[in-house]
Amino acid sequence: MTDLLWGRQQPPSRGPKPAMTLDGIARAAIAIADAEGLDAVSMQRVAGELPFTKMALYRYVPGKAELVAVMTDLAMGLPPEHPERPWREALKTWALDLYAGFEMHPWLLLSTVGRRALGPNELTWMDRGVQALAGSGLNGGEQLDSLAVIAGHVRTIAQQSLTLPGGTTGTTEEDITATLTEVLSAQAERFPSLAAALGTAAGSENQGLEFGLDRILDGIELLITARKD
Amino acid sequence: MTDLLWGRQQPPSRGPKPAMTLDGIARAAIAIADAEGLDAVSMQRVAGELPFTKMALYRYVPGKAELVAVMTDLAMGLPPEHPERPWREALKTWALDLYAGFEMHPWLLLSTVGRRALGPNELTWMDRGVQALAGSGLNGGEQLDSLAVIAGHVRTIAQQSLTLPGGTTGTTEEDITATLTEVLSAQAERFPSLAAALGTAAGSENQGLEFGLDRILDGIELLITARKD
DNA sequence: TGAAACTGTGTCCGACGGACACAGTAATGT
DNA sequence: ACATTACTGTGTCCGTCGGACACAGTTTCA
Repeated sequence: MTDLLWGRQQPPSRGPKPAMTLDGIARAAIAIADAEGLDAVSMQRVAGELPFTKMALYRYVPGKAELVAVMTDLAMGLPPEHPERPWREALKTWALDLYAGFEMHPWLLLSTVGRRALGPNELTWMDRGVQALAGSGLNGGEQLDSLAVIAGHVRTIAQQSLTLPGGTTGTTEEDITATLTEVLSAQAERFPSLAAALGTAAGSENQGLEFGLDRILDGIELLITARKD
Repeated sequence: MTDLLWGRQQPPSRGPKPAMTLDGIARAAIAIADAEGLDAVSMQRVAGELPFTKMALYRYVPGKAELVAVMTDLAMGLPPEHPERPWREALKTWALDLYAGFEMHPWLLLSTVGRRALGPNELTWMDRGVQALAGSGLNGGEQLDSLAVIAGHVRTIAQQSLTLPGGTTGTTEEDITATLTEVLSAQAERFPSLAAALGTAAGSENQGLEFGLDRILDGIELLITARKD
């Protein structure tokens, strides 16, 4: 698994030249996932996009889980380059870049659940994020934990606001808020605080991302300045 | 779907009495998921635990997705009761209670991805959380967004530290950190900040949960006190 | 010029979710 | 009382999935 993700495979000396590449397979799979969701990615379907049969893919990938891992790291890509900035701005743009990645490939929300092997691109994202906090005075664990909070928040908001195409869970946001307000109006006495909060909540456009980020960064800043003294 | 979750089904007048209950089915499914992971929950398997056939379940549940939804809300349960406390402590114990829920049923991390219909228990959790911020001076949207940040962080940490039984993604934490340190020692120059951070990171026991929570709550407190002036 | 190693293919399997028709059962209307 | 109606649980069947395996064709090395 790790070998696959990190491209550690010595090319064999004998035998016919491979007609496909792992990269090409993963790209085909990514195209399917982007268009129709991760559930639409089956070995048959991927092979169908390429002029090969299903079983030929297994010469490049041990199984579907590994294919998804390769897809994931490839789709994540490298984080965009930015000029050097103070840690807070750097972290904020890092988070917005990450959100843009989820926006481009919503199925990443599904393929990155649970503990899994990390690929080079994903590790580069982490490195870039930690880099922003390198001179902050926080120790390594605190830097990693801070980054986890931010990445987790980006995930949360992406999960709330993005529509996964084709997924069985693909409920429209209007649909879900519609049933929510319906239930809440019918049983307002059962969820009084929630009903009140939803009542005074304006049509919150994606301000949830910014709001949470600012809170988190405020909290981190508080710790950093406290450390500096 | 919503009808199922909220128990809105009028009992039919004619015909044989149902031999099962939706609740019983969901409990059997939860037991399987707890022991062997969510992937082990198939209609066949659930029916096998009960003295009935697979197709009999479809008299109670339209499909597997709905079964998972019912399982999810049931396993989430109601949030524990706590005496009234200031908002910050209330939110913190709310978060710890939520984490305990994920600990008890790790598959909830998988079954609660993406937008989906919310059940009564889950809504009660939300209500309880918002309740803590009711008198804080934040408006409804801010209360909901704050809660989302906290819940998202709990999810993130749970995802990092909990092992999903039976899952294909079930890699051990030691295993994953082992390959991580192996890769980082081999290519330290490629991920300098990350390598440095991991170097100075002590064996971070689940302090990630507390750390992030404190940062987030600090950030929220900052906003609240700023509002109060 | 074999022999060895590798590629792509075809066939087969078990498990999955689910459609559908069927027999049995309980309440209803006449 | 009895037929009708509505419901329950069952058995059979289908398409799709991931994947094991044997096989034929192709390239390279001894």
